[in-house]
Amino acid sequence: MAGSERQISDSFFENVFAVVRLIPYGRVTSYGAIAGYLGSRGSARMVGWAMNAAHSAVNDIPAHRVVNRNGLLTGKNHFGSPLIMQQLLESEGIEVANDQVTRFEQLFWDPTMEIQF
DNA sequence: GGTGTGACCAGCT
DNA sequence: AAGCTGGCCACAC
Repeated sequence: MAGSERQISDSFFENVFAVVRLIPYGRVTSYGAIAGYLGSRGSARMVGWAMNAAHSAVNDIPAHRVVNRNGLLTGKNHFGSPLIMQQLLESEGIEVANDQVTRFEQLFWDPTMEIQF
């Protein structure tokens, strides 16, 4: 069936993965931004839930580039070790202080603004 | 098949 | 000003 809207995948989950994979190197985004891009602001929780499945996903999901609205590394505990997420971010040149991304607004990558159909 | 929870966000008290 | 509840959708028991 020809969908009028460009749906990347059949599942909300894979939609999240697609957006996260599109996050450029050295950039970060928030759960709410991804959820809002998909059309549901309140589905922000689902984005985090999808990240949980990202661990099982075969594809490399840069989940460390996804932080909460405050730029805080809320999901650091789900990387196996709470230090991995910060190290990955620092490895990309992103400064992290106190489990928080510095210059978050500068590094913030909004899919709604950057991705254009 | 209903209930609860979850890496969130925003509004109300 | 700060704390809490509601809301959203999907998965586990």
